[in-house]
Amino acid sequence: MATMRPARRLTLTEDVYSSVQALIMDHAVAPGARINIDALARDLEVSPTPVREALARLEADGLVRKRPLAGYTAAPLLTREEFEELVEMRLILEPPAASRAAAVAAVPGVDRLRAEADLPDPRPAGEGYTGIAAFTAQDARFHHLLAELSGNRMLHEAVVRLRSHLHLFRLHFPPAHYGISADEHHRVVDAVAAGDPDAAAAAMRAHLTAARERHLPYFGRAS
Amino acid sequence: MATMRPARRLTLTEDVYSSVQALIMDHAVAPGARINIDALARDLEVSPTPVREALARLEADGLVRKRPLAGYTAAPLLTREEFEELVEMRLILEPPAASRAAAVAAVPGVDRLRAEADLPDPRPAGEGYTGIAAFTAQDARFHHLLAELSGNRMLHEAVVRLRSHLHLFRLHFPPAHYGISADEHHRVVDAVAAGDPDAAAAAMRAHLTAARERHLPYFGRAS
DNA sequence: CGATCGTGGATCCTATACGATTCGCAAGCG
DNA sequence: CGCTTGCGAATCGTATAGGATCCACGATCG
Repeated sequence: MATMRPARRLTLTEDVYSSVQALIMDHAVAPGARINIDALARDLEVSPTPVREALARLEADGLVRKRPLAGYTAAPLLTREEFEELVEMRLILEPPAASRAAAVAAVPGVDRLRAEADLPDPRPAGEGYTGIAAFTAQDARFHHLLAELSGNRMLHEAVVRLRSHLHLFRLHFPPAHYGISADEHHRVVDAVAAGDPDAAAAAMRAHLTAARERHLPYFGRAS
Repeated sequence: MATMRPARRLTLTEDVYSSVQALIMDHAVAPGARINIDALARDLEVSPTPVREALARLEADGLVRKRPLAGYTAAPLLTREEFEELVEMRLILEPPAASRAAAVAAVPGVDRLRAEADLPDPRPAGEGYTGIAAFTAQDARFHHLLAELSGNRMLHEAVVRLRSHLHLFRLHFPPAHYGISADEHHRVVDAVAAGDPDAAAAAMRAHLTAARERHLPYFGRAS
């Protein structure tokens, strides 16, 4: 009963990777803020090497930027233009994903999807944070699961890689519209369950377009 | 005129990253083969730290796999199933990219694209290697440039990230079909130059579908 | 003769120390 | 008073050393 350290998966690097990702999610590091490798290593109680390794992966993911000989910084927030590009990208990827998921139509997968969409409104009462985080996480799970059900691993990976929800989460927190979004999710699920590819793609397009309209006003200079 | 080292960009890590990528391209490391960090560091005459950092990035790119406490290995070749997924993915991404490029239709961009497509058949005579590599690189540049001309940075990045050509290059080398592929490229260019989004998307779909048929027989167990 | 266990080698993973480069701030000049 | 210039601190990048873990080979027991 010597080495009984609690967490510490197989590699420290993996741990650090998750930790930093969480730090960005929780706004512990502001967008654009510098990330000090040594300080981070001290806080996490590891040596700088695994921190460096984790940051290299995060850079490939686009979550941090690296200026040579100047250090790492947290990725900046999405500009309005980039947000438009993100929506366009999701409109390219996710309707085909929904379409293929409907074509494959494996029953247990559809059940999991419906279960995700059926989750009760996570909004507690008037909480600002936890409710939003839970909703965002649920929304992310729904979209990721649907992409997985498409049966195309590369498509799934591409959707996950966009990190749409991470970006949106960092942007702002529209406290309403939860129910509306859930309704739109259900329409997608119904089309997938019915095995109707075209309807599934259309429902997803409608959802993404509507979500775009819901988020746009929060960008200051509205259209 | 003291420090006049030739290569060595701003960071060693970037250098190592490119080097390892080239090693995989050139079949210097077989797919699935183990990659020894220390040996690689010795060969490149750097310390293991930047090698480790570069490998972390390459892992995020999917070019190498990391088994905890067991070392890195080069990514395995595409299976037939994964090849089909790759084609499906390209059919999702690249026709919309061509469509948008046609809609934007910036003249200098189109000129660059046509120049890329106009390059003479790089096949020397009966060479097995260099001609193929040059053709593959040219084909990659064409597709990447087209994605860039779409104006959507995320779409561009997604196309590049697929590394379709790297995978194809590692798979086999169909020594023919060069002229056919070039013709199909020209049809795409013409549609983009004409500012016809639908035609551009259709031409790209035709190209990808035809390329799929050209590559499929090389997979052994044909359909 | 086959399977299991112990040992040796190699490798990865982590920690620490040193040099190179950049950025911030204050002093000096125009 | 504003701009430039030089210095200093902080930080990154790199190299090296030590501890822990896993894989392979050979010996031993059933």
